[in-house]
Amino acid sequence: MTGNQGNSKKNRKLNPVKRLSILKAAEKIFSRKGFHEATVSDIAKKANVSEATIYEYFTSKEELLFSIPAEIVREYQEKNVEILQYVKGAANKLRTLIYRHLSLYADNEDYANVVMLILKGNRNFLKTDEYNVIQRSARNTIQVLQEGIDNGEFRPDLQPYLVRAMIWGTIEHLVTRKSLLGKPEDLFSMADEMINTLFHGILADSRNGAIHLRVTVENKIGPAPVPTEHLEKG
Amino acid sequence: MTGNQGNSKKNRKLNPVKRLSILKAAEKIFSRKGFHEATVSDIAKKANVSEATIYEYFTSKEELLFSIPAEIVREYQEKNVEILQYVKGAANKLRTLIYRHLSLYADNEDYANVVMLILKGNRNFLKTDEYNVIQRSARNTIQVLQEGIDNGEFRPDLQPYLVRAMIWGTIEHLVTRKSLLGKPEDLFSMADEMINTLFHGILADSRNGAIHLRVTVENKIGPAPVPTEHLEKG
Amino acid sequence: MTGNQGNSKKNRKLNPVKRLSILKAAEKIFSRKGFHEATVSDIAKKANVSEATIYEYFTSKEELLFSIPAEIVREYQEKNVEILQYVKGAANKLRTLIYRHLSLYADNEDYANVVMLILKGNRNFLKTDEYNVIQRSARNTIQVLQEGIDNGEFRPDLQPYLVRAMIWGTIEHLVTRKSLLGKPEDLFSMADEMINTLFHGILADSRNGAIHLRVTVENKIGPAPVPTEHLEKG
Amino acid sequence: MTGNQGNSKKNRKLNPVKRLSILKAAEKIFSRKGFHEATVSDIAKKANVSEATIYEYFTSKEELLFSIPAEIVREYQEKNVEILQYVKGAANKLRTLIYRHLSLYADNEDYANVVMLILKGNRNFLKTDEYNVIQRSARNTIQVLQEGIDNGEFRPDLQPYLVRAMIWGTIEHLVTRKSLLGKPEDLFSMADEMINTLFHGILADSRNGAIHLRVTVENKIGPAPVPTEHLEKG
DNA sequence: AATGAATGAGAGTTCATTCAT
DNA sequence: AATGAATGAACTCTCATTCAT
Repeated sequence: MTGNQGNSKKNRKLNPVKRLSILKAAEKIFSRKGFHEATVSDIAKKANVSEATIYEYFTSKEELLFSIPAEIVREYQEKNVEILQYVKGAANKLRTLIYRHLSLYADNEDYANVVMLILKGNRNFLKTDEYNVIQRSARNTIQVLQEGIDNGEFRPDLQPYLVRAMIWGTIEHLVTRKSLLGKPEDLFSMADEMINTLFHGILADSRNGAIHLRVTVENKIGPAPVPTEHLEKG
Repeated sequence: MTGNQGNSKKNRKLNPVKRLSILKAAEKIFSRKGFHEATVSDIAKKANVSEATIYEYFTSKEELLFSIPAEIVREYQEKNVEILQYVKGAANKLRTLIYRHLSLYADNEDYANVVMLILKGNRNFLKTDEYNVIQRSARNTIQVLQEGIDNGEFRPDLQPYLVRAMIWGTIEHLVTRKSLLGKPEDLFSMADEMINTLFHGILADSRNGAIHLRVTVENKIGPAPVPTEHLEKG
Repeated sequence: MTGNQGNSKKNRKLNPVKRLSILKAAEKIFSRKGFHEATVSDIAKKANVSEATIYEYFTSKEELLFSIPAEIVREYQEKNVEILQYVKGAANKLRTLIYRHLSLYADNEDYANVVMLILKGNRNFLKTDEYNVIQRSARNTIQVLQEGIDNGEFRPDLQPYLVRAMIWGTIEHLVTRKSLLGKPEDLFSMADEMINTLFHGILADSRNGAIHLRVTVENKIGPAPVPTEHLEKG
Repeated sequence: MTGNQGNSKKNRKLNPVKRLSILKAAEKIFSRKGFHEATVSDIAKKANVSEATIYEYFTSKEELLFSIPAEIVREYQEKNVEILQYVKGAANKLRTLIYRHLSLYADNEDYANVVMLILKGNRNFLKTDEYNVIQRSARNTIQVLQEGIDNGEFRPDLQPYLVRAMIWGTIEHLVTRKSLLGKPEDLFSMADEMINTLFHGILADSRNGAIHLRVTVENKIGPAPVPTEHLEKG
């Protein structure tokens, strides 16, 4: 059931276009039916190839499933790296990553379903090469968080792994709900408030609400905290 | 495959103890193998009954799966309501809920696996009565958040549904990682920092972090407080 | 492909009559079509059971094949032992064994086909428990040969294993030809001459052949035939 | 599956060297894996050609199998005819044939496996042209036997077909055992004793045991049979 | 002449589920 | 109430074979 990861057989590329069309068909079918309910025959029909052809390109139904993210995630990750070069400040970078993470799923509904409903619960997937690409993407977030800590943008006592868990957890939760219930019609609408809520917690210099409190609570003589511009939005 | 929800057949009482032992066996088997990889025969063996007997108590393998949470969630939820009576303040209540939510999974590893790896991705489960119990539990959180908004503990512009998504998402993410990778050895160790991070963002009046700061600042007249060492850990 | 020998699963006997009828059906189908050309579906149809039922009784198609000889050989072997008690003299015993060996195949055509055309070339069969029963039967022949050597009926320099190879080889050759070509219409008709030819070689005191010779020799007065060079060896 | 015998397609010559290398590869693979377990792909790999190329030279996997003996048997048979010219006496000729028959298999292990384990049980092979070559070789034996009968070397009442069955059966039995069990390490070591045993039975003039008998049975005036030297052994 | 690529056609096997006892 | 036994219904995967190039 687990066995061969990586590319099939002799790693022959065969026809890359056909390969991709099989992957797209699989994504669609898996997305709709789930892994076990989907049959290879379904996928073959959708891709306009024979079942046997699918096995030319992938060694098993499971490998086919696991191969779905590779392309999209690699592309996503590369673009992330590229974009982050032009963004200044850890906070802005983090915001960027969150936006992109959300839109990755928002823009690829079938992909979102496959990841959230199927792959996330699959133990074998973790042993996959493909999974590493995703992990690498995770490191991005950690690095940005660390950068923010180092340059004073974020609380110095921040636990990057926990914060990443919060970010990813929130996103996954939202995307999963969308997959299952169609609920947050627009995933994007959540992004700003999510970032806002998150930032109030992780910014070392919490210009927003947090500042008041300090002063307020202190009951000392001193200037009232001035709300910063980004609060105007909320 | 979907079909019958609710209890089996004529809802005959049969032997409730045996019913429970089947459920426990199923929980363990599903937890280890996943839904499709687990066989009714596996479960029957573990429960020391015949396969046919399982069908006396449950109409299908899927109904058996869906029946697993009912008991535990109902109990959890009832206790929540009870406990919250004695907790004062929305923030404290929320903290309580988060602790309890985490310990629900931490204390029931098999249950956690079943929920995170199997049920969360199952579309049919949403149509289930059992699912409602969980939803009701979700409402708890919303109510507490609203309460906090109303009494000024939380930001007035808070979006309760989003915050709940953040809380649940974070918890689910952590629990899932634990299920799959065994990573956060102790789920509880994350609770405080999670709450801390969350609170800094959602409290209109952030008593927590601020309080510490006050002390620091106290000794000074003038400049903004400089983060001290005790903040590092929370 | 090899794996489980011995009885299936929990060695449950289930319905022994049905088991036997499956075996008989398999024997017939395998006999006609060969192993790979025969399908489990063919056998199921012939036995009036479902394919799944076959897998209740046997773990695989191959185990089903290997289970065919057990019954018949065991029975054959037991009867051999019983009969030999009443036969006096190694030569007579050997003759008896040869007759019975031939009739085993002559009386069970399908069985003969399965053994000669399928099992004989199957490497996995050798690892089987069932194969041991056949081996035990082979020991009979060896014992009788040894007995004949010991009591002076057979040449003292006889090599029992070779002689057994000759006997079995001859029988198998004849049976195989019959299976494939239908050629020796009556296998039995060969028995006497085979035994006769064999005995002239292995009897220290060859009562048989001599009779013919007598006639030939009778007319001549003269020297005994001169051994030719090739005899020197023996 | 049966269908086309004879050479492939248009009997185009193609490259005879490549043809042979395919045959050799097939022999090796079939020998190791058996017919059904071997794949055309296996053979193609071993022969360093593509699968499709194999189908240029042979119409089917089965025809490929059936083509294996042709070469070797034809060669064997021609040499037999040649050699027999120089051998005098039917007994010597028969001995020669037996030696050669055994060494045919002893010297070509893969070929032996293919013939004994695969072809011997294959009904379709009988309908093949290739099979005729083998049959012709069988006629050799019959002719020699007949020659021996006619010139008084062998018993006049000998049944050539039975004797050939004994010879071939014995050889095949030994070779098969060697193929499956590796048992008679040296097939040749059996030849002499086999011939010896055989000759004592089929020689009109059996000098050994048989001689005495003649006298004894005859009840004529003459010396009692004297046990010959080889009896001293026992 | 040679082959990369595609596929038709099945086959064995597994399991959830049923039902007579 | 409990179950032994039976089975219907699929599904994944394999491979010999073909064909366009």
